[in-house]
Amino acid sequence: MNQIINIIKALQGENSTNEKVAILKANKDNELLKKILYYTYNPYMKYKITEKSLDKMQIDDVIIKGIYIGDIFNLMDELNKNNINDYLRGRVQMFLQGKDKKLQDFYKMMLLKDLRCNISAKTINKVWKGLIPQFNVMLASKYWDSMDRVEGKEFIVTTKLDGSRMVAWKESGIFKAFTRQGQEVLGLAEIEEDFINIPDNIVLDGEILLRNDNDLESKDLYRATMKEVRKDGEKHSLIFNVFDILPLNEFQEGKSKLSCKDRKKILHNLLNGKDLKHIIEVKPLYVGKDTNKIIELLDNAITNGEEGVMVNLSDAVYECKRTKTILKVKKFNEADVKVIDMTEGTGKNKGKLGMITVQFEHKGKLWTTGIGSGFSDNERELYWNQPDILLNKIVTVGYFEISSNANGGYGFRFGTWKSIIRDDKDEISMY
DNA sequence: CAAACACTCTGGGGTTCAAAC
DNA sequence: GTTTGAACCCCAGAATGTTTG
Repeated sequence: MNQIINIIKALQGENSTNEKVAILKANKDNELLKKILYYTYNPYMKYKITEKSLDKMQIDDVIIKGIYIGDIFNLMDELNKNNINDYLRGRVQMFLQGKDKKLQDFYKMMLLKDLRCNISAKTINKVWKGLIPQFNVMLASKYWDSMDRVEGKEFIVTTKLDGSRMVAWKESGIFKAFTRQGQEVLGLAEIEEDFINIPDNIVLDGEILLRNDNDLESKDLYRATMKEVRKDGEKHSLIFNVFDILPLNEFQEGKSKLSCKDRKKILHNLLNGKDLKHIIEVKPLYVGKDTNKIIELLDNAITNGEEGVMVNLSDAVYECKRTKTILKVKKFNEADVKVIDMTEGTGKNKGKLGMITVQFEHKGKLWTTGIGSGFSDNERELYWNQPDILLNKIVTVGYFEISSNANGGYGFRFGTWKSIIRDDKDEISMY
């Protein structure tokens, strides 16, 4: 185990990712290293331990009676298979106690699924192909950052739906559905029924949303959808809004052969005219080269209470990664809010600012929400060391929408720091 | 050599479920 | 019955090394 710790230390001390790969390659035959990386970085193995809960354990202060029989892998298997509880937390303490600090820290990092050496599944899989299971779907980039990508090219505009991403297919007649992160979605009998009409080994990619029986606004429908999607057991009234299609083998290889335009045509022909109750096609709103149409359709979408639109380049193939051949077009809002608190960050932000808590006004009342995204490293350091620069000041921040929660409260969804301190005013305002 | 890409890290609101209180 | 912790939906954005044109 000491040898492994030295290898990880070497990785920590190396900035170059090519060098990290070289270090791992030099140890390719080290089965223990391979096993440790597998247990640490496999996204489907969950140990339900966080830094906070580990800190609470205070290993050396509380001596637990008993000795853990087994190694770290036995412990991790035990945690992975069961729901976490105080008995299992006690088992973790039992395992860690008595071991020297170096070893304890290493085992803790394993349990936290992060060896803190800036590597992840992608880097590990460059050395051991397929060791860490990965699941990738095509992801869009932001239109505002890549507007030049569509100039002079033909594109297809569709509605952007605010629900939960899902890919689904049938293999040997068996229906399977997965979220964006590769979590299997169960309890979809209604959608499965419609798959009688879909041949085997064809992947449908889309967004599931609750059927909008109550004519909810987009953000309320999103919340209602999440309630249904995230609960166990049979899910009801979910509609699979499909926007893409490709053969299963091409999806698994990570790239389609056909262009977006051809795929949308095939999708239309497959779904059109069939009596489907829980699968619908996301239909093109516009096909052409006129970029003015994008803004026009975005405005329409916002007027209709929708999230925005997607711009798909007509000749682009499907790729299982983030790409600039699909662009999302959304409108963000800004507000002047008051900074009332600051919280220290974690990990590389320890000793620096993590987030600010701000006060905003909504429906005639004051609410608070956290803003943690958008700060540069320098800002995090400066504001943490000199809090008076921000505390009690009015700042302009961005957000997508005001979200409501089950307790009747409100917050900012996708709130971001914009580096704007309003020294000219001391009033909160939304605009 | 600059620009684009790839990869990793950290931050948010909100929901469910199970365990703890 | 209520609160808390963990996982996972939705993400945004910064930083930095690597590859491309």
